[in-house]
Amino acid sequence: MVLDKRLHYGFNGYQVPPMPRATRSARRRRSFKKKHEENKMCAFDLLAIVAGNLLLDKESAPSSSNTTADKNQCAAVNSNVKYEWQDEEKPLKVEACDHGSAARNFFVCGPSQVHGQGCSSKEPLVAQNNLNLRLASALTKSDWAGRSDAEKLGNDKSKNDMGTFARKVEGVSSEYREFGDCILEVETKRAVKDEPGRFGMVLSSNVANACSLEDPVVLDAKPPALASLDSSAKVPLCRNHIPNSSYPTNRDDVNVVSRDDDENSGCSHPITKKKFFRPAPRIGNRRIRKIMASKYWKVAPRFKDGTVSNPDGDLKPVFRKRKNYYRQQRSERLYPFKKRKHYAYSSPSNSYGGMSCNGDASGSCSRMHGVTGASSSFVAQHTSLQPRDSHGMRTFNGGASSSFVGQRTSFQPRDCHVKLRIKSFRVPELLVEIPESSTVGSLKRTVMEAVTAILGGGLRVGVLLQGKKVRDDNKTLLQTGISHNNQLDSLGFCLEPNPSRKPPSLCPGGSPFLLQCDTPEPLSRCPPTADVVCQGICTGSPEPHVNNLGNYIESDHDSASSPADISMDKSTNSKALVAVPAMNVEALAVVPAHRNSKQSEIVQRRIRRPFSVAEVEALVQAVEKLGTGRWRDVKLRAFDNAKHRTYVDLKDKWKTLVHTARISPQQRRGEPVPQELLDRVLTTHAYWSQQQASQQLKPQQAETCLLL
DNA sequence: TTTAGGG
DNA sequence: CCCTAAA
Repeated sequence: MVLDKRLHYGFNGYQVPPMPRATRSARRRRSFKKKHEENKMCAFDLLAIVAGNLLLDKESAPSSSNTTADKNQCAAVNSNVKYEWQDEEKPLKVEACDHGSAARNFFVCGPSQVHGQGCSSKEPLVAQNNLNLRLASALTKSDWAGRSDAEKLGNDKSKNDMGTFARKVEGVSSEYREFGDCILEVETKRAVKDEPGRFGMVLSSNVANACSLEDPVVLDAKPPALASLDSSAKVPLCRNHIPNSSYPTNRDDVNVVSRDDDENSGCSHPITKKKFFRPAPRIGNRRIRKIMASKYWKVAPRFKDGTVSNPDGDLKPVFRKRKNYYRQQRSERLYPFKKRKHYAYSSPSNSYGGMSCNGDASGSCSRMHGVTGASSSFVAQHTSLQPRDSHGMRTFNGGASSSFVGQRTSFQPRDCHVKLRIKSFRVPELLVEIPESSTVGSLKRTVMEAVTAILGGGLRVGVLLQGKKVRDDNKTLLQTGISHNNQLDSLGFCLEPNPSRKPPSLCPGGSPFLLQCDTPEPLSRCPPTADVVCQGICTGSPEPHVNNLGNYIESDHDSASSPADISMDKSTNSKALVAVPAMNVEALAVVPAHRNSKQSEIVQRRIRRPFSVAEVEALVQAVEKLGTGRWRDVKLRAFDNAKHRTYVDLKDKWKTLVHTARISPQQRRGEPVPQELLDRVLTTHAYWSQQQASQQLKPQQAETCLLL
């Protein structure tokens, strides 16, 4: 266990160390990984702590005007603040230095490479698998409320240098978290190969599973040590009854002693130290101690006793961008890192009630229940935070999303259920051979039978957490860590043949519907299927590969699939599979997208799905009614249950329809659209174009009249 | 988030 | 179908 952790705060303050060659052995990799897992937790805690301190100390926090004019110069210009913690057993030292800028420019940097190593031995390791994390903006609630519209606007990321910068970089995602009285906007960014350390290297738990497949150890009692700001966000929740202090003061039960003194913390640059901690040094100090106690040190013990007590993940970030119908739609597309969607399928409250508390943590457990009661007022707080000016800060607008509120209010303190939802399973690759002369109907049957051949042998559901198989069926979800939000994010299910029944033969001599493997060529293509299906029952555990998982789990209907899968989609609809009662979860089970895996670095193109005539008909009809500028309405009206058709798709389709209608029938391709429909397209298009034109004309006319 | 339009 | 500026 690494005891001396040094985390450096500072923009660009950290360069990712390449993994030493020697670390490439599996064993060393694991230890390397473990070590940095811990560092990662620290990084998150510290980010929260520092952010919180900065924010609570409004007077000292520089105004937002102090942005990073020169991003390269703001690194570590000011001071170092050192903290020390002490575990029951071991001391922890953390060093933090900041560049003395506004909170929004504050970066937490820590050792990286937590999951970097070994993710793929073929790829460069440097910076490849690291995340940057950055506090994009942060304000106190009251500060926020007191801001003028212009200032609010100034806080809009689009107006902010750094924000713009971040936005321009691939893979940046942001989330809002409440931290004490503050709203933090935390941006995480997966490092891109070409620009290592651009933001300073930081680890994010969000991608902890990114490379977890690389090391498919059976998950045992030890849940992945994940930490994220979620944990920090939790703290404020406990404190609603203490108006102006951000932290619960009743945390003295924690066995953590801060050896750090705010006034003499070994800070080499008193100025900054004072700056950050002057107004509430005691609070700040205590907070640190507490956070570390509640979070970090609670994590550590469970390494040894195997008891999972994780009160952290259940508190979701309070500020969410508006979630509505289209969020889901949007998220169905493969946007690997632009936005993290883990909140989409996790319940914020799942571990409240049933949380197992051990030792001195019981106190915090009861507090957690208290949080429950406070949840409504909590929501209310945020509602009052809504900027009146919708233009002011769009990202905040509607932040207390209805979905969130709903989740909160509907949650049952006693019944601590993990709510999961499986969107779909994808059947592993399936090869089908069928004569050209066969009918479509027989093709369907063939595919169906092929599927049945695989699945019919009896199915078993496998659970993967962080890419690792959880094999102990007797563990509770809690023990496994599934009640943890972070875990939910990386929870996956897979279908496996039931070991108790002989799985249908897949390869040689297999079902007639499957590709005969005795032919030389296809033989080479067979193994993947066998591999996947056999995983979990084969004695020689196959090298689990990212791709395997990709075949296993698919929560996204829209994700591109191989042609063979297309037919699968229809024959294996998720309902049937969801019904598999093997799951010990009351609610349905979720398969979160596992797309932060390496795979997702390549943005997959959605599968092409030509519009059928019926769809065209529906589209035309809707557009006739609604016009050409209201694609959202068109979608809602005519394609509401066609999840794979976005309003952009509809708009595009209309565009091509118009084009198609204008060209000669000989030039048209694909399934022919009845001329009647095309005529309607042209008519409709002309009509609405004219409408639009006259709409635009009106104001002008009015203006002209006025001028005259 | 939605619209609009180029690619 | 993708991407993205602009609203």
